[in-house]
Amino acid sequence: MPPVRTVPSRRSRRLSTQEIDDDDWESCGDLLYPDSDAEPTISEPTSPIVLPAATSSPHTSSTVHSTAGSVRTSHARQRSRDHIPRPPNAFICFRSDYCLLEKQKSDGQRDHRFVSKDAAAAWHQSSEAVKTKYKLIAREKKQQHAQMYPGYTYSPGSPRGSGGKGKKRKADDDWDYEECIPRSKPRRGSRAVAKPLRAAPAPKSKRTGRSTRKRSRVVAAPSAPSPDIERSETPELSPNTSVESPHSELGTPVDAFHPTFDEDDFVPTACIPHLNLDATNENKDLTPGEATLAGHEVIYKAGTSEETRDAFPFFRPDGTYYAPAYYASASVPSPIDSGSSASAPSPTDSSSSSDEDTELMPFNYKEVQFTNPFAIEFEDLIDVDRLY
DNA sequence: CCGAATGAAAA
DNA sequence: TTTTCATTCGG
Repeated sequence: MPPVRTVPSRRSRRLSTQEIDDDDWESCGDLLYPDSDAEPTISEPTSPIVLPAATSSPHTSSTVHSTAGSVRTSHARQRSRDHIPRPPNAFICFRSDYCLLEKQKSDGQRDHRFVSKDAAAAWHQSSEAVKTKYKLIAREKKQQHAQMYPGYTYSPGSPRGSGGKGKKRKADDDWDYEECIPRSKPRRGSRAVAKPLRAAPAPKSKRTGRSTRKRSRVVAAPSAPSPDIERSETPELSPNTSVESPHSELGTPVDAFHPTFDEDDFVPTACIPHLNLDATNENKDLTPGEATLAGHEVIYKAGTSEETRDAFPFFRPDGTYYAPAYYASASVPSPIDSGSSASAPSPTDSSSSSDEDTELMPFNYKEVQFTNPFAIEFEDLIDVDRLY
């Protein structure tokens, strides 16, 4: 593999699927998500895309990428051949999962502008646990990216060609706290404001200077090691070949929120679960940065499935990291730090002969509960007697 | 190519 | 503070 380097390019036409060679695809590794499949329609049983093991979302898996036959759709933004994409942030990861799951459940193709809106609503409604999960996933992606492209520096193109007239980004304060749903938040200038999505194509014109935009590129990575090395060290997920939903019960966006409400629905306040804000978190001081569950203890409802439990990362009081199955198999390094060797062995080693909570209950966690509010009956949620 | 979202990173 | 771009795919 040649020294990693990207070149600004003109995007005069889009690549057809055949124009992407395998090397191209390989170079992206699992940092690009396969744009579904070549066929314009529905997902397929015969897709070459390897879905992650049942217990993992695509983002927790270290090897979710296409096999040789995979192609990206023509909808992929055209970039220069060696363009290195940015690592996805937490929301993008979340959205991808959301998208994937949604596609799974409904064959109808959705306008992704709506998908984005729904995903954002789900994101805002998500528990801190879920958000934390995706933050960790994003962090892992970022680390992989750094290893794969040492020396990479994000260098966004100049604002809209040249002249000032860049897109203004609205302050992110337009939030409907009453209803807990995001208002339309035009972030890229007035053009996007309240434009009816189905409306006739607005006069497009303008933006002819767009093609001259600069692309991100790597700033000189003279001795970039072959990414393949690193990737080969990443263990495949265990041969759990069951082909169910790649998503855990709670760790996924769709399960948490999508099925419950329609597109334009908002979540009634009454349906928002009560968080136990009084719960103490003994580990609080030991979970630096974002790698915390936001000060909330995560407690399981009795009978919570193993999958759900595994969706969370935990920290021991001594600061060691308890990697749930997902993260362990995805070889996610301890978010706590890198120096300390001690990533504690996963308690899941106990082979879980029983499904008792106590078997897998992470260490000193009191029994509190934070479950996917929409996955169970609301009455079940407030089983106070059981909790305290 | 645009847009719809949020967030990281750079200018 | 403001801008791009990461993902996704119908329009």
